[in-house]
Amino acid sequence: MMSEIQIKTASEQTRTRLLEAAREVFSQHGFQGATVREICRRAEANGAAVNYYFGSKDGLLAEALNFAPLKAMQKANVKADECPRMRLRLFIHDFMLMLLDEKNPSSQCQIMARELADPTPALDKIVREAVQPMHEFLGKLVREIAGDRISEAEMRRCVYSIFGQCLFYRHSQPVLHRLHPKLRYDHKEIEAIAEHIAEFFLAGIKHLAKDRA
Amino acid sequence: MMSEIQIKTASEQTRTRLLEAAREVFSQHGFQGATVREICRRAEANGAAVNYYFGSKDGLLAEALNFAPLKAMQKANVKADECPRMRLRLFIHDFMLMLLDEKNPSSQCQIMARELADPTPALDKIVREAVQPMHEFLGKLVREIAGDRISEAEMRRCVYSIFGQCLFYRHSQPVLHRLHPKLRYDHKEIEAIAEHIAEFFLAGIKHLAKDRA
DNA sequence: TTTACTTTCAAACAGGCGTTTGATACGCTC
DNA sequence: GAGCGTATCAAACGCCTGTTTGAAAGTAAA
Repeated sequence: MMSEIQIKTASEQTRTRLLEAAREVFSQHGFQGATVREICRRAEANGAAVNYYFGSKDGLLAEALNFAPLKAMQKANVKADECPRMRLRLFIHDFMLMLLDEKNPSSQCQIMARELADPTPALDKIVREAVQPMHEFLGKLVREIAGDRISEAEMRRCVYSIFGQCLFYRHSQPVLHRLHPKLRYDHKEIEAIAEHIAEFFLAGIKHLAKDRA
Repeated sequence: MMSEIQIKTASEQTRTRLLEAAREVFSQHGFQGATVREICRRAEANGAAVNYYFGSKDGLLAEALNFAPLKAMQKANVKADECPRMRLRLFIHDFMLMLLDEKNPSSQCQIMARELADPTPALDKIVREAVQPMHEFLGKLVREIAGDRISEAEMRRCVYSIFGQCLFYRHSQPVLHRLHPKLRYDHKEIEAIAEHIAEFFLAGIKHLAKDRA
């Protein structure tokens, strides 16, 4: 072997640069809005590189997606071994960081959030491997908090309430920026948002469970 | 005059057909996803008709937008002369109907909801004439319920919580349909959703105001 | 150096897009 | 019916898109 294991060949470097550029551009402009030429330009690669390495723009998106950070988050949440309420707070906090923190390397989540709204060839994979498990995860957490005093449909709506509030801050960013141009999503602001959502939700579910008791 | 006031000329009919088709296609595919050719096909008009009547695709969107139903909703809400909590329920209910009910003629709201996520030449107008007033409207309502026990930032987040939960059902429709293919948004389901959001929210704001009292 | 293979490149391709054009048909006034 | 402004039409334009092509450059083993 010419190179040690950890040293990448020139080819592997190009591949990696393409994936990184793709994640940037996809999360900024969405799948449709992103162009192969822009991705190649940022990766300093030739315009044909995407098709050479990934077969197509669709293939590039499929490989650019990475569900590991989401799964790691869920794993860490279970491991935390806190009470269900505390774990819910933790989940919302970590999720908001993934969605809003620009310094966060897992922009994967931002790509996915973008694709939720309008279907992409990769949406089926996203739903199967990321959304569905996450809904089930949150569903269990809600059950642990509310017990069996709420119906299945109500539990689903509880999960939707959480995701809805969280995703709003990402989906509506263009609007929110027009309404409050000076507002920045630094860590302090993100934590305040996460706390608001968690507090709100816990109060709501308490109320709901009380009614049905 | 050849025609009575309420009888439209052939030209006006074409214009109207174009606007109706545009609202359909825009709300289904978004502004970017919609094509002028498809709109003309549905309106049974020539491909050049859009530019003839509206100058451009942008111009067509601008004229297709109609904020009247939203304003009428707010007006009716004030007129209802109910207690703030009841008015909030009413608002959420009406808003969800606009967002989800396919039979509802005001698909305008669905177009706007689509555009919130990724900027369009018309987004500035939408924010100025529809989103901003609605946020202010809801902000006042939240204040009436919570009093001055919550900060300005908290009030904003309360408004976001409502919009987030409502818009989720529209923005995430492609995903939700994959998770629960059999679920249909009939009037009964929409009312259940609206009630859930309202109950949840009122419990949350009660909790928040209590903390700060 | 020769050989075979991989990677890069500029250029072109095919298709869809919004838009423009110039001719044709229509509706109205005189 | 002549004349004129409006409305419709098929066709084409120019641009951008993802993708393909075939040659050139690079790489590594024999």
